[in-house]
Amino acid sequence: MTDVAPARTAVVAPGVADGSCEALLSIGAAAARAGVTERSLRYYQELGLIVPSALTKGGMRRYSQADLDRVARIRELQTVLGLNLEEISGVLRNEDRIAEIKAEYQTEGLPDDQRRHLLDECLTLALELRRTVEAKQEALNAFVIDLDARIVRIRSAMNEIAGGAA
Amino acid sequence: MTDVAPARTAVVAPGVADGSCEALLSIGAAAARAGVTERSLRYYQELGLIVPSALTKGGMRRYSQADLDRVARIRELQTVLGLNLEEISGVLRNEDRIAEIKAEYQTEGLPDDQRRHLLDECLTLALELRRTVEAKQEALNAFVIDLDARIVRIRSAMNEIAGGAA
DNA sequence: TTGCTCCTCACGTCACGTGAGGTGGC
DNA sequence: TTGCTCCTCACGTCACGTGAGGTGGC
Repeated sequence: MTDVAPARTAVVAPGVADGSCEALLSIGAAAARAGVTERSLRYYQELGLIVPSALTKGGMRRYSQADLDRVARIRELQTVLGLNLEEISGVLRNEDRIAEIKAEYQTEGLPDDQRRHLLDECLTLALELRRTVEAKQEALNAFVIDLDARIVRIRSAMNEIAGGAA
Repeated sequence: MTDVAPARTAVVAPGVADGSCEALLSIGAAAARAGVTERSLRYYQELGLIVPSALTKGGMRRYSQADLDRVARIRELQTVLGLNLEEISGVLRNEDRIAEIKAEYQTEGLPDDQRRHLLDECLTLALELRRTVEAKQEALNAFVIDLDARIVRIRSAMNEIAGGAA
């Protein structure tokens, strides 16, 4: 319950000084929500992977839902794909680029060949990531096939005993 | 070619002084074969995960094929399942135990209830590992589904342009 | 003897963990 | 003011990477 307490102090949004009153979380609350430590959030920031959406006048970090989504993405790329933070930085830069492209894409009067080029860039990055994932899946499938074979052997040995004892 | 050069020096097999003349590899050759560094092999030994099958009189490590298989298993558990070396140590101990059980299992006159107990132990360990693997698979599947959705969106955007331009 | 590989320290790195000591807002 | 959370160093840890300096067998 205490972890949902939003910032009650004045918040200075750096960059975009928008008036949206989305609930911003303190680092403790954000870490709890994201399932990471405060240290990790500070470390990701040190490496430039995330920047809290706002800072209080006292210099305290405030995190938005978008920040939490980004942290979740970092953790997913770490645990599911086994990427290191430098590789993750690359993936995030790509995904940020895609978001930019989408914005650019909306602009009127952008020539079709430029749109095509932007989309092509997105597609290349996405397909590259997909190959990494596929390799992981294949390795896991091979592992589970081997493991299942072991399990079958154990079970049949148990059945033999049961049959012999009956 | 140089990495297949077996030990030409006298080899002292600690423990079992068997006369089998299986080709034993130096640490450099073994590391190259296993796709790891010499440092990793020494570190795994430091942690008790592997012990080279033999040492030369001069104190040089000699690795058997079984040693290489064990290293491959360590790497698989690291990269595919994302386990740390302490967890891997546990899995390896379990698998060594299963090998022991198989040996014990062969002994004549072992009562059936003891055999059943040993098999039960194996099965529990194998099923536990399987649950870990399943969780990994599910995470990967979710990841790839999401990624594919993105790819589809990019492709349909490209088709729209092509249609508009045609 | 010359080359190459091996040996053991031992310090560096990555992704944090874990206090130390101090500040800030209800 | 008291509690709690936040802040920034800064050292520790895990799984190695990377030399430093020396030994060993063809």
